Amino acid sequence: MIALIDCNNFYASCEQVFQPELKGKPLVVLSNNDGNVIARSAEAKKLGIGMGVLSGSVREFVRSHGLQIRSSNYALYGDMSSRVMETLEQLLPNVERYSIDEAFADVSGLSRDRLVELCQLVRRRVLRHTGIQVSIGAAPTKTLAKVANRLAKRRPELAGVCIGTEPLSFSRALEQMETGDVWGIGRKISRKLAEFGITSAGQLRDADPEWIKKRFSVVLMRTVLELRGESCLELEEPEESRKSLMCGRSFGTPLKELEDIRPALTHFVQNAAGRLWKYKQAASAITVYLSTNRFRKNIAQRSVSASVEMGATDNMLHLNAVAQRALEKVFKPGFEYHRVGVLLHDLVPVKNIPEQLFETEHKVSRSPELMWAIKNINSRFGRYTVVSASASGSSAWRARSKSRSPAFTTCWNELPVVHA
DNA sequence: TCTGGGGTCCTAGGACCC
DNA sequence: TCTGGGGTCCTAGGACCC
Repeated sequence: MIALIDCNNFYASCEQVFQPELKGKPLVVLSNNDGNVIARSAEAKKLGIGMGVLSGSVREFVRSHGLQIRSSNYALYGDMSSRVMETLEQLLPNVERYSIDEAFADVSGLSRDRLVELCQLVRRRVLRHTGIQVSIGAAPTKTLAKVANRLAKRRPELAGVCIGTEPLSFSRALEQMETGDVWGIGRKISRKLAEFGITSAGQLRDADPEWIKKRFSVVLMRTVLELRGESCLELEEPEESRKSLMCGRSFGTPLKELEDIRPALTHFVQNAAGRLWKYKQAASAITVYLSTNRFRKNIAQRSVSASVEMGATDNMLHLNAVAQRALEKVFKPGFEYHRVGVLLHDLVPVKNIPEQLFETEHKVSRSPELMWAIKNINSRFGRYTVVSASASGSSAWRARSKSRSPAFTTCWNELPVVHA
């Protein structure tokens, strides 16, 4: 049996934990640059505000229904996520952190009653530790656990926990579910399935797996088997083997000059390097991408990237130098650029970095002592205390973020104040 | 006005080899 | 007129997820 633990309206809930005045109110959280809606409280969903809609289109609700709006605050969400996950790990063996607000866990070998008890305990404990509500679905496979979780969320009488020990337990639910709502099936595939007359999850479960494999892919075949209760997707081992790492963002305002884009790229490289250190990995290849705003049809479009291979390194300054050269290579004047980013790939654990033939070069390209110093200074005095010189300069790239709440849990200066 | 950011996995097809 | 065939490796891009 596999359980899926999912935080309810995660970003909105994080905001509400530290701003209790938001509780019970319609609330939306906006994307980077305050562009569109990426999270909604239950009350906002009830108003009919869709996922991903433009922020401009919800302004009317501010006046008519007292809709509250917040810019996204990833420092807060990331930290709250760790707290939720740590609590789960205290109570459950083999927790797989699947996303910022979801985790799978192995809950085999328990009777149905014991399982219900355990799930309710998890819910209470997470709520007490973090203030976040979670829903839990448990079933013989990951895909069915997703279905169970959906039911746990939609049926109040289940009190947030839905357990289906047999594949057949889900028959009715699958018949009422569209294929596009099944985990792993997106727009394209559900449209193609419909061409063959398969529109419900129940029909998909009953399709011939071999035919599905031939017409679609082995991926979809696995989904069919999982819907039948045959497990094809195992719990994954924790971290270790992250393969790539990305950091990039769209600008607060279009940028035309190379020198205005550099500081942004430096910032992203630095951020990426920090995460590299955290997981004790090094990158053997780097890709820089640069693009204009594809939604603005009336301007000249350009979307380019450049990749460079190198000896595995986690040296921020070296990564930045390589990234800046790649940026120079792809930059061409005459465009209004809207986004830049860096992708570190071919990651290897630092302990596996092969010895270099020329030791001196190796030393220069890694300089662990220098990185250690930077890391320590920054963790003590603030994340961007020591930066590459190329980070200075124009900060025009910084995103608009009009209504960001404080970093309540990760910054001394922004801790909530309790009046006793 | 505003149009997210960070990932994974799989497949097709080209290059290359013998 | 004929113009191998089978294998591997790599990359780009598609599809999906939250």
